[in-house]
Amino acid sequence: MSTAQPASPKRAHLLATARRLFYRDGYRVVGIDTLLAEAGVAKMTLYNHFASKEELILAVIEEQDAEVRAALTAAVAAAGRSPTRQFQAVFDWLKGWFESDDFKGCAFLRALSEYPEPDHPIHRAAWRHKQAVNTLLVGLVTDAGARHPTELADALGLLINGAILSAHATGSSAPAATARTAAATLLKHATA
Amino acid sequence: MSTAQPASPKRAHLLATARRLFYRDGYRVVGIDTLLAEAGVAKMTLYNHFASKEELILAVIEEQDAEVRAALTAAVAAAGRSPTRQFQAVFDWLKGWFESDDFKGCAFLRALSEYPEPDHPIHRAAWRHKQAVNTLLVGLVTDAGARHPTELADALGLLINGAILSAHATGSSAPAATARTAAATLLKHATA
DNA sequence: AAGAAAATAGACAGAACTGTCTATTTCGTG
DNA sequence: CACGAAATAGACAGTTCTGTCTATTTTCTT
Repeated sequence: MSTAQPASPKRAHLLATARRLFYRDGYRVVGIDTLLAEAGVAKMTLYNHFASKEELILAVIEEQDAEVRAALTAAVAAAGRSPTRQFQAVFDWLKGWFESDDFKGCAFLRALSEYPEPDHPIHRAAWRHKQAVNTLLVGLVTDAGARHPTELADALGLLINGAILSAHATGSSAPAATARTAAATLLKHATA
Repeated sequence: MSTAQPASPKRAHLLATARRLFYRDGYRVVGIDTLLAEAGVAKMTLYNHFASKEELILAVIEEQDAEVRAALTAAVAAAGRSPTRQFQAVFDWLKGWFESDDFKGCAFLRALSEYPEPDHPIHRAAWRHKQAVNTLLVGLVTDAGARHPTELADALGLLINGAILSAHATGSSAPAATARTAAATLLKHATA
């Protein structure tokens, strides 16, 4: 790995800082100057690594996409081979996320909202992540022997995204349990 | 009606224009000057009617809240007295909304994203709307004879909000059908 | 028709925004 | 040590942002 994104420590530090601030306050509201002051990095360093703020945001989203997918995959793998347990692992993971101190909603959903034009690169990148998670869900429900895997996975996606929204708005992790119960009902209905 | 919000035509026109632009492009990205140019109104007129941009946004949200609730209530009422039909009416209404030309996602969900701090007045106002819709759903599922009305209504809320997100991101009205099918399954399971 | 209320245009302040540029210093490696 | 690359501080341009102020004109009511 290397040609596309030379692994520079400054670059990594900028990405990490951008990620934290964008997640905490929003993509549009966080300015370049704020970000640079927080990171303790000069402006030209940023613009040597990223062509624009938009490219920085895209890099943040790509990084988060890879990380979230890895974490979710790991959580499922750690649950063993039983589809039922794997299922529960998804919602346990969700609950743990909701209860973490720095939970502030979903970075991808926020990107979709802040860049509402469907053709915007940021909008598209965020949606690609949601689609990747959906693909993961399709695999899961297929293993569980559900009758119409894509339909069920779509419904689970609705529940999960809805739960993230509610958890953020209420500051409670209860939506994880609501989603889990509803998902279990749907799964039972699709396998019985 | 009158003391709090004197019914002025200029004020109404400003509200309507603000609503359209905020919905199309976002609350933060639309500036006061843009809004004024679009409305053809002087700056001081705006600031005579609203103390700040934030208060304008709050007024927009309140107005939309009342309107959306009225539309949803009307759609349910027009479906007659059968709880099953009332249920379907909710998702039909959702589908119709998704298929309308100017569908750009949910103004309230976007407000929640653009103002992520839970204590922010705009965040709170948007969430109040979602809670009001939830209350409406509780009444619906209670009439339908579901066993745990609040739990079921919560799950339906997740499905609905998730569907709005997906419909916006994909530009398809299919999520309405996905949500409808899942909701029917959950309802059947809660009444059987 | 006269006086009060509302709306107008537009300048203005003060801050924040992205991105560019220059000149200097630090750093890593041969 | 020496050389080239990377990072630095900070000024700068040009735009945009919210909100204030003034002086003038329009509109409504009596």
